[in-house]
Amino acid sequence: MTALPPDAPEADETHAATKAAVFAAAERLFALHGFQNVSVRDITAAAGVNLASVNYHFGSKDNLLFAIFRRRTGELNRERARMLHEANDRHGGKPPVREILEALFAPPLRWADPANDRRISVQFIIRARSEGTAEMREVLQNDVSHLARFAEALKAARPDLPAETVYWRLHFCLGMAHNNRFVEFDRLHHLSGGATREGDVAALLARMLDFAEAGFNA
Amino acid sequence: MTALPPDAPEADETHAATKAAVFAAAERLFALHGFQNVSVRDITAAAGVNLASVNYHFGSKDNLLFAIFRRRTGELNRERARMLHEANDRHGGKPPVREILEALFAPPLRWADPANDRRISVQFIIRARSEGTAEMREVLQNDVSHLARFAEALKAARPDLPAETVYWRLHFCLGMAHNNRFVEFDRLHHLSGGATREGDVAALLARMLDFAEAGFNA
DNA sequence: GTCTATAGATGGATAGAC
DNA sequence: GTCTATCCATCTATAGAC
Repeated sequence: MTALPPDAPEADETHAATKAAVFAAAERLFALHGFQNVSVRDITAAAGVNLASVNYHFGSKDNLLFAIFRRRTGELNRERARMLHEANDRHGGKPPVREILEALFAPPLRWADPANDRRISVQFIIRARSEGTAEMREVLQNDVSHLARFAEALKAARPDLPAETVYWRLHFCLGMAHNNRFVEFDRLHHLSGGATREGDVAALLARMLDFAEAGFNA
Repeated sequence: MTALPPDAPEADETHAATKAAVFAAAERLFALHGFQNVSVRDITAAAGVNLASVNYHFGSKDNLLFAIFRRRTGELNRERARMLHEANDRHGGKPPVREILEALFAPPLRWADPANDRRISVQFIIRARSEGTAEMREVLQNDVSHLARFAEALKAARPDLPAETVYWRLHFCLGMAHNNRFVEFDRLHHLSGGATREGDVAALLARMLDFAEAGFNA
């Protein structure tokens, strides 16, 4: 078998145990320490592979970050879209605000469950949003189609609200979702004297929905 | 006059036009491009001073970041504390939820006004929250006294709510506030087809308060 | 205080053996 | 495909002239 070109589709992972190890180590280190604070040497050392692996399998460090970003955001957006679709089905195409917001909040929270091995992926995505490369920011900028479906659903659920108001409130909800980083959880835990338990994601989801639903229906 | 040691108090700025230029250029570049993406060379070039200025006036690049961070967060926290104090005075020590949240939201929004030259400082602070050094994260972690006053005020305004609920809802409000980055505004502007105008900070404050007050009173 | 020159360290990428 | 050795760019920090 010939060598895999750097831009081979991810499906072709015949001999790519190394590639997977690099992917996993990079995602974890990026999520924990930030993109610029992790070197290719850190990644290959953590993955137990040689230094050249990153460039062989991904072309460059930037490409590696972008590959992780694309896969994880794709998975997250699909999961959100599926939940929104299911909510549509349950309510004849006009689900209530709370179920729309649940489709927005639940997937990243489920991933963030301490028992879920995707826990680190949420942290990666959130970090990538603010520290990503220009290439990634452009993707985020242009790919609003995923959010547009949520905006449409919310406008349909609240036709009495001006569209501008719906957009702003969606923005507030996204702010709530993006603030669920380890660092912020720890700070809250410290502030509350240990009263807040981040491990219970089901309870956190309910809290977020209570807050956001009331805010949306103001 | 002798040379200013790197850790001289900021008050002593007799000959420190250079120091101020470095400070301003660094804050702007950090806010726009992120800490790790800006080199000392970028800063000194933008400030029109020589390369050694950063180390002479601030000791190191890390110290420079920390100095900016400390000053701006100090200013912001003082402004928030002052507004909370005024709300207390207006209501005999028990202000309603909306006025407490206004003390939390209004200062960074006022700064973010396009007509305000502090506009860049808000972006710097928000960025520093997620990209800061370990030293800064420790400060954020330990200095929750500023937030504790808001938590106490909110608990007093809503004694019927469990304290845990108040802390989580404060966390949600902070998420709303921290999401007000240029990048997110642009994305929202794109999503809404231009319907959202970020320039009108008074209107945005009202929108945030409507949403958060309703969420808090759920 | 300001500047140039450079030390010293690190990082991304690649050549070439196997 | 994997690995080592290394090139080369870039960065922070500092020494030392003025």
